[in-house]
Amino acid sequence: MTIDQSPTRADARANRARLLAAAHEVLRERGPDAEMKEIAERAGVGVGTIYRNFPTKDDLIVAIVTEMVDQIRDNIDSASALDDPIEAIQALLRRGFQLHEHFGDMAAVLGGHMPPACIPLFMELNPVARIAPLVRRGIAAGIFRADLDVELTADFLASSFKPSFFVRRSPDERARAYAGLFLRGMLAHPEAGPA
Amino acid sequence: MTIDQSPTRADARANRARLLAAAHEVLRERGPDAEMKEIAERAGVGVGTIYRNFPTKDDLIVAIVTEMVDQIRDNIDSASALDDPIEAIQALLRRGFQLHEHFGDMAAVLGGHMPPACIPLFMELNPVARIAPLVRRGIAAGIFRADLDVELTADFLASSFKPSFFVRRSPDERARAYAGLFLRGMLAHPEAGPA
Amino acid sequence: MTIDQSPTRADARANRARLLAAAHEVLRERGPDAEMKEIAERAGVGVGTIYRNFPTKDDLIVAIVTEMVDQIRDNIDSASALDDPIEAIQALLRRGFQLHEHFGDMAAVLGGHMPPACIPLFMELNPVARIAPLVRRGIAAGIFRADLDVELTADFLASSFKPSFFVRRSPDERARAYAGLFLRGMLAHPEAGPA
Amino acid sequence: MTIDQSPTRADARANRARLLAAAHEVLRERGPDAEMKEIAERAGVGVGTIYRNFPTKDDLIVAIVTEMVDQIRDNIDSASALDDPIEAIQALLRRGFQLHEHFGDMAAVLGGHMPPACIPLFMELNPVARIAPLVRRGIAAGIFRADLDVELTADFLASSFKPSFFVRRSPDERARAYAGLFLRGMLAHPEAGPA
DNA sequence: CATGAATGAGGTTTCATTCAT
DNA sequence: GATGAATGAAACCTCATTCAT
Repeated sequence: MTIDQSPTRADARANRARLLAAAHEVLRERGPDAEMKEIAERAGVGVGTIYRNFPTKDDLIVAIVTEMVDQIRDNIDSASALDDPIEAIQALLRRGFQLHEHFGDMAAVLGGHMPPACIPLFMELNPVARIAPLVRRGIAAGIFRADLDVELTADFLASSFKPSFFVRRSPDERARAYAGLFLRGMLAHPEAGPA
Repeated sequence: MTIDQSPTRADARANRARLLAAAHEVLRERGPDAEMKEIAERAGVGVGTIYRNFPTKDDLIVAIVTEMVDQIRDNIDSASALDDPIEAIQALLRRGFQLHEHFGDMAAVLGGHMPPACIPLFMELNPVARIAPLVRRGIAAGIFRADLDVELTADFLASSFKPSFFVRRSPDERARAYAGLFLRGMLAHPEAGPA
Repeated sequence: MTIDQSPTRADARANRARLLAAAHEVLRERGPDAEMKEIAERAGVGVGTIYRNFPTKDDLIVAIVTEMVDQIRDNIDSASALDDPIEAIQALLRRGFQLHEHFGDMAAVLGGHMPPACIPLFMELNPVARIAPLVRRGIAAGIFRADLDVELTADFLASSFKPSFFVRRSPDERARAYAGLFLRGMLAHPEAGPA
Repeated sequence: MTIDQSPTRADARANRARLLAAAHEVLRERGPDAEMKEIAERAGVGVGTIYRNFPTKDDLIVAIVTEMVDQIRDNIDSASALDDPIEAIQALLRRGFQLHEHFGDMAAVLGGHMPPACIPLFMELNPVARIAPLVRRGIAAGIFRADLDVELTADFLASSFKPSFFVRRSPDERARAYAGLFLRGMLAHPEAGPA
């Protein structure tokens, strides 16, 4: 009675989470034209309840994108914190494919209808600039090839967790195969590379 | 130098091409929710003219996707026709990025609103199955690593011409960098790889 | 070369007739929402040709209605010219059902979308006023019941050639049955009525 | 005196009734091309409310036709339940003209644009088959002429409540006059007919 | 505070009419 | 004069958003 003043507050937070989860699901399934009514049904509430939590459909989308951007940033940052550049790249890809599995191709989902408020989020995320130091560090350590185009390599890493056309494999399998392919291509001495 | 059947026909055929081009443009810019009115304005015709040529908005989209799928198939097939697997992969990527430049990320643009008629098109395209023989041939020739996961490698090649987050580079630059990265990763003897 | 100055004139008249016939057909089949394009196809001409002959869709409809109204008037007038009121009624009905067979239920076809120019046509036709004298004459001759409501009887005669719900019989059969029913009801001495 | 489930339901149900009434009115006035917007305005609601209650314009029309068909069936059935065939015919006509007054000439209004879903309604109504027994019963009782064409007579009864061209009289007046005309024609012994 | 019926702007589509060929 | 492709106003319908219950 002292710590949590109103039980309503907890309810409200739970509600918001349920809403975000439902919206996330429906947006993945139906794309950006998903109807608010279907999201409400999936969440087991009335449409009015969504509008109490998110004044606008765009606000709801922005909330999901924010969550995704936060996790992408966390992924890059915690991978960059690893000492070994090779392990860093492997971790980056592994978690990247997991995130892709979770969020689906949000960029695709929002194809053409990106709420304006999302743009600063991506600007601030700036995955290329955020990944580039990791690549440079590997070059400086003599582990990656010196002739890498750092920017394009970072861009490649940033955009590699993308949907595949037809193959259905787990994120980890895909991450391992990708690493085997282009991480090897990054190495200065491939013959001494990772298994 | 043969004369066209009727004078009107020439106009109409030109119109259809202008319409496809305009629709292509507007869809890339505005996504699948692009308005027919804007497409009509861009093409310099009235909306009715669109509907004379394409009974439905979806039909218009399908026409564009058909064009794209045809060119992707041509790209894979003519790359596969090259003798040298390395050159084949390079050609595949080079043209792939050009196509991506031209069509934008149509898959993303149509995110969530893929007209049903498009599904068989992609089913028939089946890029993974179409690219896999090229990879197998390279392995058999001892040029690619024997331990490649053929399916995932083909999938990777198929989905590599994808949008980048922020970097603006020409398709050819991107193709060269990509080849440098993962084509090298495919080689059985990277030290003897392509320049 | 002296009588018919321009052969075009004859062509044009034939064209106009073909157009009217085609419009008549299509209107009967498709109702008032029949498309000008379909009428043109049925007539074997382009839409432009219709518009050369009839500036407006309504004008085309008015032309058909005019034809119909003229024939209804002819029917009433020539039936009224017969000496025997009983024969007159029989003739009226017989031809009435034939006209109905030919024109279909134009009133129904135009349901709700009667071109304004048709109203004076029907005003001038005024079938009730035009039939009433025939009824009065029969009463005066002691052949029809003296207590007939002349106006309603005339109205009944005027509106009796109407579509049936389901029965498919020839106009003449229907006319004979109708006469057997209500003509008999009109007689002052039914036992001496028509077979 | 039982309380309605939810307060909203009462509103919604009232709305549906108001919508049907408004649609009925406007359709009678403007025909099948009446605009949904005008119906909405007449009912004092937004167009969306119509579409919440009737997914399609055709569904709205079908609802009205269903109501009409139900009442026509009720009319025939309850008239058929009367013992005296003469009274039965009189009742049939009286109510028939009332219904015609109420519904207008829906068949005509829908002329050419009958929603497909209405066809089974009329098939099932089958007024000729439904009225025929009444006629046969009167013949068997020696009240109606033995030489009546039962089918055409039933058809005549079914289609007699039709719009008049110009006369404006009350439904009851018209029913009385019609009965005087052709009911008399149906009798085996007209001289002993109804007052 | 939750609900879901109501709203109505805005999108897709149709079709009478025009006009270049 | 004939043709039919082009036009665009206007109709149907959808769905984000509001608000009475």
